[in-house]
Amino acid sequence: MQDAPDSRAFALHDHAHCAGDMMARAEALSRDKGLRLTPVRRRTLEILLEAHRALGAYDVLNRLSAEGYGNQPPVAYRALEFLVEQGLAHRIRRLNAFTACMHPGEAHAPAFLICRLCDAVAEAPAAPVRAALDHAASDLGFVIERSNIEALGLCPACRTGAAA
Amino acid sequence: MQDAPDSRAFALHDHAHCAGDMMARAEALSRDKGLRLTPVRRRTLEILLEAHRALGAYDVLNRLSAEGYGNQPPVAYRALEFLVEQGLAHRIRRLNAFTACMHPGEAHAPAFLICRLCDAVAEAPAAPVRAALDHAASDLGFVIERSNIEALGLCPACRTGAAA
DNA sequence: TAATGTATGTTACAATATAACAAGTCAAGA
DNA sequence: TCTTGACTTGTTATATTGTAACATACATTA
Repeated sequence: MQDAPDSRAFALHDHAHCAGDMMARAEALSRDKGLRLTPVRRRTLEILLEAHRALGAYDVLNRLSAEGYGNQPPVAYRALEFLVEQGLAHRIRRLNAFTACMHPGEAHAPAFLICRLCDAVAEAPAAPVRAALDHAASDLGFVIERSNIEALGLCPACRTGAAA
Repeated sequence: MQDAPDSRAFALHDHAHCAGDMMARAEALSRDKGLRLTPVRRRTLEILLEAHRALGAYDVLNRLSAEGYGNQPPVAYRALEFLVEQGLAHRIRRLNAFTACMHPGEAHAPAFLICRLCDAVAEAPAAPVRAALDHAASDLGFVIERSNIEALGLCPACRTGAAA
């Protein structure tokens, strides 16, 4: 299921708090599922949360290596892959980038709204979208396992700015 | 708007005919819009239609260069970009690949169903999906200009095969 | 502690994509 | 006809993104 529209998506908010909250959720999730949220993985998630926007794998890698973690691509890719598999992060294919999940632990099929001016990425509630997609697929006898739903356009701030 | 579910998507069909039909539509579209469907562009579209599956830019490039067209990446990328912009082809970001559009000229927001076993790609009717996505976006004040809706899973043939 | 599974470090490279500029083509108006 | 301007193609070079493969280290448990 999906939350109600997330007012934080394109709005100011207490970011330090939301990041801390996400980390706490990630810890709890790892404990519950017996996963190993190792230093590299934890730090990678923190980096995504701190950036609060989509980061390329090499952006993440640069920050990791600046802090003494491995400085070769596989280090970043493996940590990011782990986070994505565990639902703690998402891959935005349109941007070749990754972003922290804002609803970890809740089953959800996110849709990403990408502003083409300010590059902000919002994770929109997409349960109805996913339902429509499942329906279209089942008409063709296709069974969906994973999906990427991404949209490019203008966020509220840039829309009013651009209209001026 | 969108066609009814396309029975050709995962089914056998008269491919030579459907490809010829698509080319005819592309020609008509180019005439109407005053576009220049040059040899490279035309041949690129034919290559996509002949392959009848998603091709990487370098796959397209190899075929183009084997036929005496330019053999440098920009040649393929430019032709593909042209086709995508004109709605004659689509980019499948999940696969870093391109596929011919099966409904050129009709405004549509396609969803792609990608079989993880046989790599078949079907273009599913997605008007309801797009409507749900627009609705979710407008709740956040976001205006969608373009979207990529891609799903990974099992096509009918591979599903029955895999279940055996 | 030995055995096993998992995670990380590292080298090397593969695959995908674009910037920048030169040269060619074409159509419309002077 | 000529030339001008917009567009298309050719080409060089390089940037960006992503993985294969193998060695090493760490953790858990028999």
